[in-house]
Amino acid sequence: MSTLIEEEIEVRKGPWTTEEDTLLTHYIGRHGVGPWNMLAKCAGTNTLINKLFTLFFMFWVDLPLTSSGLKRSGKSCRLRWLNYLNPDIKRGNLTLQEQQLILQLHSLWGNRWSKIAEHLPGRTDNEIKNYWRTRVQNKQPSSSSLKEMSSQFSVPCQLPECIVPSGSVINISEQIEFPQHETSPNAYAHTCVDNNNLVLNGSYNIGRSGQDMEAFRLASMSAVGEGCWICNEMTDSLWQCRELGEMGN
DNA sequence: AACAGCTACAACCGCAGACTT
DNA sequence: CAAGTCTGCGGTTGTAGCTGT
Repeated sequence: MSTLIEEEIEVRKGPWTTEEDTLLTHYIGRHGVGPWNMLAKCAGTNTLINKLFTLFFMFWVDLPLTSSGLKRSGKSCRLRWLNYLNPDIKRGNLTLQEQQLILQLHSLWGNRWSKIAEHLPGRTDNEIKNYWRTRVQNKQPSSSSLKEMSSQFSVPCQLPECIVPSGSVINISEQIEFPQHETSPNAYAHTCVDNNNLVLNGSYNIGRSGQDMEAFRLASMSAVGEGCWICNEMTDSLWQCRELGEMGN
């Protein structure tokens, strides 16, 4: 037998249920985002006052009083909203332009995912982080000979202006910071700012990590026009080298 | 069909900075 | 000014689904 007061504090973890999503969406629809801890205080605690507060809260958001309520931490609520429930979130795969933009901005700022996400409307920092880790960082050339060979290259390239999918030009002239190499020490992109538009104008130093190779590949795909320092033959040769190296394993 | 390995994604955790008391 | 709280960020983990053997 348990009373309201005797119930243990339980904060749910793991996948969110439809009911929880509904509750959170209702709340935010009415009151806007945050304060996140208010949600946590409304549900999941064990005092009588808080239980009454929970009942009041659920009445307030027009949910049936029989609902079990949210028993999530404020952080969990915030994360769920920002990464999943927010209607502004764009679904589906990243476009080629978005992938190029991520690579360009990552070469500038390193693992500043939230900062990168600011320039990709509808994409979350979590999504970008996952993209980088699963599709860029993990694609490492494993052949030692290839690594040795690839380390010889320092390929200059000029990347086009950063254009976000909506077509507007990014203005980050006031946010330029020099690259942080602690997380991708071999990827360099020198920058210059022209008419407040970001122009990457430097080199990718193709080093010993797969992320650099991937960065190089995508960067070379985006290097178009007269300012391109990379010829297609060179790009193809490098990727043939990589494929050969992988076949050799 | 069964299993193992891989991939993509959702979610949690710890930390740090901002803010409040 | 110190302590406590809140919020946001980046790293990491867990797992469902897919693919190859």
